[in-house]
Amino acid sequence: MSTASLAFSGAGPIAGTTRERVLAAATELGYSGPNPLGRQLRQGRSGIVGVVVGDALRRSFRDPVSVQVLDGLVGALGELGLGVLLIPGSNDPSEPPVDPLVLSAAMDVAVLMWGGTLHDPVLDALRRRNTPLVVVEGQQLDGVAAVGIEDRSGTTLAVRHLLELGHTRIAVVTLPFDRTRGEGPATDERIDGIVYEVTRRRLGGVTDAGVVPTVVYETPASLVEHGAAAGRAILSGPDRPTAIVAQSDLLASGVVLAARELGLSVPGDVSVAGFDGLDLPWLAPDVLTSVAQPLAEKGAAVGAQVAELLAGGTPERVVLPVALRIGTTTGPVPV
Amino acid sequence: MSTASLAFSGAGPIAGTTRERVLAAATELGYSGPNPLGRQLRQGRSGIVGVVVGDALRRSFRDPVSVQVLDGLVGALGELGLGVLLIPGSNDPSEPPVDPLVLSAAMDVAVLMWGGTLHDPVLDALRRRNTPLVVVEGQQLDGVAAVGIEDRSGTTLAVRHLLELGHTRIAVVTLPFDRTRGEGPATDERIDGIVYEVTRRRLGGVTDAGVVPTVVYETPASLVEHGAAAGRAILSGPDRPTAIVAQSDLLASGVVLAARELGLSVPGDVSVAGFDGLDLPWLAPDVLTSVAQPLAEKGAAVGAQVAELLAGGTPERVVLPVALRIGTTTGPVPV
DNA sequence: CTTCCTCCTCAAATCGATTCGACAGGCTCG
DNA sequence: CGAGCCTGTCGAATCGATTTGAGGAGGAAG
Repeated sequence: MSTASLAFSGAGPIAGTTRERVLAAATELGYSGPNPLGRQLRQGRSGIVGVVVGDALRRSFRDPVSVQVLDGLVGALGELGLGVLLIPGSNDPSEPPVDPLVLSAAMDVAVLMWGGTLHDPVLDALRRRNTPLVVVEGQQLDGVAAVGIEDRSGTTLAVRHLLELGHTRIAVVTLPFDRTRGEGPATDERIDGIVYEVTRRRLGGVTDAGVVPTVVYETPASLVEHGAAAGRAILSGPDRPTAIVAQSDLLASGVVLAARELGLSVPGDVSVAGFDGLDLPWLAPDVLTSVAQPLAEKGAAVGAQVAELLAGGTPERVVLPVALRIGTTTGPVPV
Repeated sequence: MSTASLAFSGAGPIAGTTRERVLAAATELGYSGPNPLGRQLRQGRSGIVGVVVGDALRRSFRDPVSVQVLDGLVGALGELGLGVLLIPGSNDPSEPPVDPLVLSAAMDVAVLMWGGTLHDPVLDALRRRNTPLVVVEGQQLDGVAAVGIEDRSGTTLAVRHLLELGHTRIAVVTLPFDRTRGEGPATDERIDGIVYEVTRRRLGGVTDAGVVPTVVYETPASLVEHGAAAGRAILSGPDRPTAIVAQSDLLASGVVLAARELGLSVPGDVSVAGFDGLDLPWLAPDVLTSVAQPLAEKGAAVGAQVAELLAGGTPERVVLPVALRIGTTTGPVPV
């Protein structure tokens, strides 16, 4: 019945008495409101945004960065009446490269939280489905909306800060290079083959400051324990640097812990800088020197891109600003 | 066309040549596969499970416990071809108590991750919609599937462990009592008014061991900083206890940090026990004494309940076992 | 050669809400 | 008093895939 629809939506012209009559009848018949599936089919949109998270949820969500961006995104989409469908990225090489949801789930827009690389199976699948896309932290791709931050220049800021403090022997602890998730000092060839754009850009920021790192240490994920492992390796090896730049705060905090463990003073013996600007209460009393990025705003920016895509527009790439936040973990080079 | 459907699904009897012909025509016409909305309407199911997370995502996801359970759940549901729709719980009292998604999103089953209490607006709304429900860590409710753990007896195990070490003056740091999220030592009346079942059960486990806490300290959320605040208050006040039991590992680790900050030795001056059995690399070299719960299994158990509900069954309440894991943060009472 | 059977193809009904268009009734204004 | 308008109600078409059941073509057996 068409009148019933009006009664529930409340949209069209309908007399108060009729509406009440319909609602009463509905309760009597045990009808619990309109079926969303019918509405969705008719309107041609599901009200759902598929969000492809990095790899295993477990790992993604242990990263406060993803979580805070996701939080901002969910908030922004909630305002628009849109829901977030969680889609796991490919977990490990033995599994199929794309989750079945990517192929068959109903979604009006898809968001790639980890910056799909060129020739990415998930990205390709979504394009074949003609799903509008927003990519976070990825590279520029035609016809794909994107949100990023000033990765490269932000890193340069941090490195310049260390240079001003007199450091010259600087090591870098990086985010993963590619899906293989290697670990350890990277060769030049390996560096040339970096697939993940974030890693590449932030590394480029070091070069931009005119610094050649004593070592580029690759980690398999942005987690404290991997940062600690890297820190141990770098600080206990020969040829110890006086400063370490990590590509995330979680990695940087691991480095700080490793230094403490080795009896080294931070920043007396070694300075440490991170990236993200997180609040890390358990690092107290230290406060990490870090390049702060606006996480919730990033989520909100993605939400705005989604809205524009749904309105039929073609959003321009958004690049959000970052700021160097100087904490207690960087200081003058030891004499 | 009906044959087209068969061609894409591959299910029915169809000749190979015909299928190829259909697929070719589809590509030519720019048809990108069947529209999920049509299928969903026809089949009467969306393949989506709505997961209502605690409160703000930000807070929920900073809690590794929620994250790991969610990870297990997503994995289990993925096997069943089901997707997870993220639904924020009510964030703060000023906002409407239920997210619009609860009312209008398409979902075959809903999961309440935080144990809906009686008279909970979200729970009521979902029941009015006749949505099958699974409640995690909630109380028993008729017609609602539930998954829980041996909260109460697990806590008793930890307290007995402390008793055996000779402790008699034991303080408790708890999870939130209700949505108001108070903070500080709780009065008896306030304790009687606890709304969140988890908090109540774990507190009951202390009583079961025959212990009357020197103080029951309420925190607004299971986060390191709140644990640290509680630890500072309890340890720097008069009448210092020799042991502290926290209702989560995050809280417990905050207490350990506070003790270190105050120059107290753990477990020399004060013993600390937690709950959850998390891996906390940044607490090194300490390993928290804790009641370990099977987090991924919990998610998988919820997945199984969902499957049974979808098959038309009425799953029985599942209670998963816990185990006391003794670490380095508990020791004999100081002399 | 006829009949029956099997395998495939296709037309039509169905899921449930939205929405356009038509119509009826009451009202106002000329 | 009649024409036109406005409000409220209802019938019918539509979204797109699934699925049932009928029918046709081809092969095999009697």
